[in-house]
Amino acid sequence: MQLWLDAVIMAVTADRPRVLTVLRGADGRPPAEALADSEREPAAPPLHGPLDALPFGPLDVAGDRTLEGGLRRHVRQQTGLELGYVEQLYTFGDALRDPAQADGGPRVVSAAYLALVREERPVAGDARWRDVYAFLPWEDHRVGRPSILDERIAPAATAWAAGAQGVGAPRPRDARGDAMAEHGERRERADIAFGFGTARWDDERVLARYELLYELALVAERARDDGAPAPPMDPPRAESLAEPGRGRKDDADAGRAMALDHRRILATALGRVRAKIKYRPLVFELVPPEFTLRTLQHTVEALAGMRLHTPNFRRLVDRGGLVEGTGHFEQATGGRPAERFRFRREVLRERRAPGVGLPTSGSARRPN
Amino acid sequence: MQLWLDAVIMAVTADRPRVLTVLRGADGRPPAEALADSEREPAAPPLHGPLDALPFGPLDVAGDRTLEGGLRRHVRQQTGLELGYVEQLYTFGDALRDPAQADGGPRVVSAAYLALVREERPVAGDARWRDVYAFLPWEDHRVGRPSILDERIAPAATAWAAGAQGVGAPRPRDARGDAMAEHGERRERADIAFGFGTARWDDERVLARYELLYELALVAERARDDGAPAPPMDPPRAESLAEPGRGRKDDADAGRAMALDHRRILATALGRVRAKIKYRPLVFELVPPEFTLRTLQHTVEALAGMRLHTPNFRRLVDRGGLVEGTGHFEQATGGRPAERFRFRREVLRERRAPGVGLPTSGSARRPN
DNA sequence: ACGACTAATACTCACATTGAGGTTAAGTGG
DNA sequence: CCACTTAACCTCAATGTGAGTATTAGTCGT
Repeated sequence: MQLWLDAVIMAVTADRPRVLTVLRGADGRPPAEALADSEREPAAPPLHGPLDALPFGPLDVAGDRTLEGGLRRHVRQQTGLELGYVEQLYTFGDALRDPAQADGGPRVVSAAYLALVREERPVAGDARWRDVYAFLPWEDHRVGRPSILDERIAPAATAWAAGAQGVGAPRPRDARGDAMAEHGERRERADIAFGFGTARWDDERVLARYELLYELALVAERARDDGAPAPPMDPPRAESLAEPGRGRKDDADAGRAMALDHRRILATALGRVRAKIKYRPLVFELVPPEFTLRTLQHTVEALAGMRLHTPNFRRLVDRGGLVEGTGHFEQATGGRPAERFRFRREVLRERRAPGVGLPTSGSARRPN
Repeated sequence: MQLWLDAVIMAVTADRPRVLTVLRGADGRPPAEALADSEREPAAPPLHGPLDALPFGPLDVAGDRTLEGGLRRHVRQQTGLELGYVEQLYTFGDALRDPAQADGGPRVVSAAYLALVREERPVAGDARWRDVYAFLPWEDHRVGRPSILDERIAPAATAWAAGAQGVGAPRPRDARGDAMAEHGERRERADIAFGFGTARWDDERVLARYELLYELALVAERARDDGAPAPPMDPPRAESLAEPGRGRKDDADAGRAMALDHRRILATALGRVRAKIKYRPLVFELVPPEFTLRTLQHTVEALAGMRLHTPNFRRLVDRGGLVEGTGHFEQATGGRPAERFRFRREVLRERRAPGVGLPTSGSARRPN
């Protein structure tokens, strides 16, 4: 058995959440020629070719005293980055995660970690920063609800719910109407995950959404894992990241694929960040030591994928004791100069859950 | 490398949080004679002898398709229990966790899981239910702040903070006064963990408190791991559980030890439960399908280790849509009959964080 | 210099939530 | 039938939250 250590390294740059990736084959193996191939034929549908992967590597049972230490080592070696804030995310151990295992390869279990940094230098090797929402485009609601939700996902979910047979373990219920119950459960699950019907969009259910899309076969990984020839969606365009992307255009597809189950891990990480930012002062790992409230708000908004009411955000963070003014002012780019603030470490003693609470009702996105 | 699967199986019975344990040596090895020994000499200080351990076992890389499946299998085999609600807790991989590893044994990583059940039959083999607060007595504040906090822990913490040298990694600060800064950090850490000084008691910081007690050498595991001869505390009394325990008497010692690092895992589990109960309807895994609001409240109080304001709890849970009346009534034991309620599953669709929120300020324990 | 524009900050207000207290209702046991 | 016990209900003040509006202090263009 082998233990792999996977790193989801996130930053927020220019109001976009970013993740550090390396290039790997779909099976996770590092083909030396991967980089070169990718540069030569960027238009080839990258289903099995070089894909974005999270930095990862095996635990060195002799050398690594701690799992986190081993993770830092791998990240250092693969990307040249020295991590600061790191926390454990989840340990993935399903036998079917890795196609190679089906061929009798060794059993692999992955311990995934989340790290928050500030984006720096165009890091070493084949490491590069990617927009998180290139992989999870349905998660960004800052300029409105992405059209893919109602145009492509909703119909697919409806068909999936309607097509429910009495398959799977029937619940201990009345024998009559098992299919109906199954139908209702599927409908309910989709509604809750994506905020269809009367249900509200919950920014934290990132993993539930990805898993449902996998089940609906709307993400490329599903086709790949099934060994199917073509994905039931537009192949992710190799350089959609480079284009600024006008409005909701990028939503047309179900996001860029990643190697192995790394996109699922990324979804887990985003969900964790969105949840934890509300009760722990995580944001401050992502902004410089001194920052304007605008920067802070935009950073939170980038992660949450929704916009906030500015005066309320200020009240929360300032009156709530999370930050204090420094007396220094930003030279404005076209408006009143903003004061720079710093994190008040003392808040950890005073407040129980010192986070930047997003609207609890979930509906309180800023009218836009 | 070997992956172990550890199970923290919790229940709440007679208003006491319980955990399912098996008997093992301090090194985790299952001595066949452990049970017999324990029965014969219950007074022997159980530092290396048979100790309470969490049910655990290795992942079967060939047979277990999922980690959770492997866990359920081990629990079934060792305790005869079929688990319901299960979630992953944390993966522990430090090289020094297991004394055996120091002797060149194989590297062991443990994936710990939390399961919530209703306590049943006096389960199979050497499995038995134990009070959680026998291991973590400083966590139960239902009948007041445990005296051990201010009588034994506070002085030890003060000495520890005062004795801070400039050891450890000095922070990037002014060179002058590193020892002072270190002192302040230790003081701050202890204050926040235990609610000393102006800091408030935070029920969720269970792990932080256990780790600090380990550092203060107030728990027996520390002495054991150091290879020291005697623990700097009263040896845990073997049958303190059997005694009803009058008032705060049990707080005199720093709790019963467990095998390996299982007490740390238990602390992690309790912290997780306390946090999650506030935003997920976990409690309902611990009570029968129909229950009185009194039972529900006592169950929450048992886990949180603090008492709640009854009318407010009722308002939260009833008006908040978490439960609905059944029209059935409990035959009273000496008072007005209470209606039995059931969990309203629909709440998952309606509310974003359907938990039984404890007082957010933390100070709102019921005046007692 | 001045007015349009932009961004930062301040103020207001209705409403929901929360912590804490008291009051009434419906049983049991002497 | 009266004392006691527990359930269920109601009230109230304080605080927090969502949302809208106003003022301040700069930049930029003419």
